[in-house]
Amino acid sequence: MKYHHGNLKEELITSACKICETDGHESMSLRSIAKEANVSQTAPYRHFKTKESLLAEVSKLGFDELTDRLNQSVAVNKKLSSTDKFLEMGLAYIEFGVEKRMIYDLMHSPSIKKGDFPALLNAAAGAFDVLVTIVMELHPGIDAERCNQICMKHWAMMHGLIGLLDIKIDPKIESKAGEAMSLVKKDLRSFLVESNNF
Amino acid sequence: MKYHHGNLKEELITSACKICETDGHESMSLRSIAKEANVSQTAPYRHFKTKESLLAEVSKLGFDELTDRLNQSVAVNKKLSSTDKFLEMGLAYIEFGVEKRMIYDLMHSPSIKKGDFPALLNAAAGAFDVLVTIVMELHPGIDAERCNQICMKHWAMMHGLIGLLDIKIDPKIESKAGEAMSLVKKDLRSFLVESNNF
DNA sequence: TTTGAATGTTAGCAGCGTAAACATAGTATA
DNA sequence: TATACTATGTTTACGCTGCTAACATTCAAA
Repeated sequence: MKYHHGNLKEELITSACKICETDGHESMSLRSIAKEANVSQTAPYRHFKTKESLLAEVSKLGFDELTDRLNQSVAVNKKLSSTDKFLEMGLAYIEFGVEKRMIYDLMHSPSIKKGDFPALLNAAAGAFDVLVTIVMELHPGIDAERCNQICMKHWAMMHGLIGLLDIKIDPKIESKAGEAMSLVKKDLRSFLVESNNF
Repeated sequence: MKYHHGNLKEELITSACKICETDGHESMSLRSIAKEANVSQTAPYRHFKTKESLLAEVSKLGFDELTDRLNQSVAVNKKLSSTDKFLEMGLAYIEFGVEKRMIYDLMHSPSIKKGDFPALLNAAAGAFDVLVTIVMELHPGIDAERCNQICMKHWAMMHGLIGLLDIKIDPKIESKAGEAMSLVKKDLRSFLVESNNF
């Protein structure tokens, strides 16, 4: 075993991603990340100023992947109509959020102050810009303000939906909330269609 | 100073609320809560099985207050039209989320598993039911499925909006996201009106 | 070859959640 | 009223955490 690892920074991020996806970001400790990468507990401090800055890199990777997925969802089938592209993008967003729920939570965790990490902020803004692009295609000649408004509305809905989708409401509890959840989950596509005034 | 406090359980919850509102739920330690209530570090264990169960009570209080605010927003002015009531409720929801952001984050933190706390689950469902009531008033005779769908759509949008509202995007970063944020913040009411197809 | 920077380890701090053992106060029963 | 039980507090201690300081090793430049 070499003393100098050679590629520790990347490996630490990889290890962190793995732990996050498995156990969630609340149970990511610097020590467990270091252990996963087979280095001492304090080795990460040669590459990251704080734990938060390591998590910020994981978060950034999450936004990068999200951006990729959004781009791919509209690029895969060039023959799709604008509205169908928009729909596919919505599904891709939710798919990412549900599939990579633990990463998604990290990406939106208040424990990472995005303002302190410009690269992260940039990555997050990049994902939003994909949405802007498709909305502008959907409404040709739309003015910027109205476009932003529409984007915010849809982004908020997607984001909120993911946040709500995994709240398990005990069926024994008498409430409409549980029914509404399972209804949406049962057919996400038609929910999106009917919620977006196509 | 009496040895038996007499009302420690409630006081611990109060202290926890105070700390949460001030410093956020990530920096709430059982020890700091105990200190705030002037008792030993382990005194809380006579009233709460775990730290999480204490936080769950704080979270529940949050949902109770949210429910109250939503109910009040539509009850204050009986002469309001259904659509205006709906709008007021939306504003009340976001107001709560922004005003009590730290509590709101706790209420939706994945570190509290709602399924383990029926009272909390109940309180959360109660808030949703207020929305159901007003949507049914807004669309008389609407069938249950469609009603649930509409509720989910609006709830998700409100929830998502709150989640996005405090992301500070550096103006230096070239992105539509920052503009969109400040646009929404500038006039939340008109954003809601235009986003809800009145 | 030597020197210094980069990158690793070890040891140790204070703070954390939690459990066990112990102390005290209040309550029910004899 | 005396006694026993229960509720509710404190003290101590364990292993985990993020982080710092001091030390070790390797690599690269002079």
